[in-house]
Amino acid sequence: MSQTFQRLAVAPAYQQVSETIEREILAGRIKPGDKLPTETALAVQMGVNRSTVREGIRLLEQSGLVRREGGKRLTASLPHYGELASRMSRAMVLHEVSFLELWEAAMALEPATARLAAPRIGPDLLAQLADNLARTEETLRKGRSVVELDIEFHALIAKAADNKALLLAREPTSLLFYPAVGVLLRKLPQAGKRLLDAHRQILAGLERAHAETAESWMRKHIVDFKRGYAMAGIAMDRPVEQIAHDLSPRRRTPAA
Amino acid sequence: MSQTFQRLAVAPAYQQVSETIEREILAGRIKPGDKLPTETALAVQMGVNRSTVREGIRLLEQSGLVRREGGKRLTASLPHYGELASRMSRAMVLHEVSFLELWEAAMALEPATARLAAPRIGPDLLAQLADNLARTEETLRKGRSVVELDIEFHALIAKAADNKALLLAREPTSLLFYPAVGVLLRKLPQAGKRLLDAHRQILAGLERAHAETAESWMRKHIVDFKRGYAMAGIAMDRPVEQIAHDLSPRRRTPAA
DNA sequence: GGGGCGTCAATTGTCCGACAATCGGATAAT
DNA sequence: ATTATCCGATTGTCGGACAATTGACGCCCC
Repeated sequence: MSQTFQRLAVAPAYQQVSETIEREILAGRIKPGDKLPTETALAVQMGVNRSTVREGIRLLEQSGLVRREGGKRLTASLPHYGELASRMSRAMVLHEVSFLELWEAAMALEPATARLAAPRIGPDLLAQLADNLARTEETLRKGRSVVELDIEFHALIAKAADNKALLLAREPTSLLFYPAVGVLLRKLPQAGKRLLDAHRQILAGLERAHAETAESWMRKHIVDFKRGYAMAGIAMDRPVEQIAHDLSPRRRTPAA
Repeated sequence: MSQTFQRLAVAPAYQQVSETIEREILAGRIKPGDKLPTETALAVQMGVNRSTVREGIRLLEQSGLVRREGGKRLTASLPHYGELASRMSRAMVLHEVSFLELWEAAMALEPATARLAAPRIGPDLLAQLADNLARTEETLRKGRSVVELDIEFHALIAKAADNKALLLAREPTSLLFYPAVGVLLRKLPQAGKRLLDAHRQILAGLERAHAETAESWMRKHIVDFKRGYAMAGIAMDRPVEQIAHDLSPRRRTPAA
C-alpha cells in the first residue's frame, strides 16, 4: 500500500513559456524596463504557437514581472507592491482572517515600523503626515469616514521606515485592518477623537525623532482598537469578510 | 501644464473574463472546490472566443483563485500561502532588499510570533519542533547546511501562533532571511551552536507555555544573527540577491 | 453484486490561419 | 514646427481543427 509513485510533472507548454521568460528576468538577462521580443518572435524561438506564448505571457503579467503599457510592446517590470499587497489581502479575506488575527499582526508590525521611522523620516514625509492629520481632523469634524486617511497615515510611516520587507509585510494586513477599524468608528463615535489624538502624539514623536514616543504611542493606538471592539461588543474572532470590498479597482496600468 | 487627463482604461477582453470570474468567486457564488463551467461554455456565455477565455483563465490561475488538478476540469480554489509567499519573496529579491531590512522585519515579526505561539501550541507541533531540533543537531554535527531546518523551525512556530495574517506576513521575509543567515553559518561555524542553543531555549519556553521566555529568546536569537553578520564582516546593507535561488521549484499541482 | 475493462463523448492543450484596430515611425503638407 | 497622411509591425480577437486525456457508462467475469 506504499505511496511510491508520485504524479510525474508534465508542465503544459504555456507554463514552460512563462517559466522560461521568468528565468531570463530573474537571472537579470532581461532587466526591468527592457522590451521583450514580440509574441511572434517568441513563438518562433521557442517553437510553439503564438496562442501558447500568449497564455504564458498572461501568467507573467499577473505575477507582475511583465507589463503591457497602454496597448503596445511588452516590457519587463518589477512587481508593484500595491498589487502584491492587494492580492495578499484578498487571499486573507478568502481565508476568513479574523479581526483578532489582524490586530495581533498589527500589534507586531506597526509599533516596530514607527520605531524605525522615527530616526529616518525626512521633512517631506513629515509634511505629508501633518497634512494627513489636518485632513483627518477636518473629515472627522464633518462626520465622514476617515478609513482611507487612517490607512494613508500608517502607510506614510511605513514609507518613512524605509524598509521594503516591512513595507510589504504590513501592507496587506493594513488594507484589511483599518477598514475593520472603520466599522468601529461608525459604532463608537468617540473613537474618532482618540484616533486623532494618537495620530497627533505619534507625529509628535516622529518630528522629534523620538523612537520611544512614536513606538509607544503607536502601541497604545493599536491597543485602543481592540479595546474599542470589546467596548462596542463586536465579535473579534469572526472573519472580517468583505469589509474592504470596494478597494483597489485596479485595471490595466495607466500610462506612467 | 496641468495633468488633467488620465489614460482611459479600456480593459482587454481576456482581462474582463478574468475579472468576471473573479467576482463570482469573491462574492461566494462560486465556492472553493466547485468546478467551473468548461471553457467552451464560458466562451459561449460571455460571448467571446475560447482562446480569449483561456487567456483570462491563465490570469486567475496565476493568482491562485483557480486551479487545474492534473489535467482536467477547472476548480475554484483558495490561494495557497506557500505560493503567495514565494512570489512575494521573489519580488523582494527583484527590489533588492538588504539583509538589514530583512533583519528588521524579522525582529518585528519573529518574537511576536513566538509570544503568541506559547499559549496556543499543541502537543503535535511541539513534537515536530522537538524532532526538528534533533535533526538540526544531527545535521550540524555532520557539518551540513541547516538552513531548511531553520526555516522549518520558525515556520512551525508561526503555525502554532495560529494567526493567518501573521503567518502570511512573516513567510516571505523568512524565505529570504534564513538563507541569508545560511551565508553566515558557513562563514562563522560557531554560530551553528548558538543557533541550536537558542532553538532549544525557545522550544523550552514554548513547552512551558511561557510566552516571555519564548519571546525573549527568540529576540536574542534574531539579534544574534545581526551580531554574527557584523562579526563576520559581511555587508548588511547590500541586496541579499539570489541567495534563495533554488528554492520553490513549483510546477503544476501534483494530484492530491 | 461488485470489481475490472473497453468504449465513447466531452474536454483540454496546442496548432493554424485570418483580420481589424492600434501603434511607431517615416514622409508629406500646412 | 506642427499637423496630416500613409505604411508596416504588432496586438487582440476570432474561427476552426485535432490529438491526447478524462469521466462516465455499460459490459463482462468472477
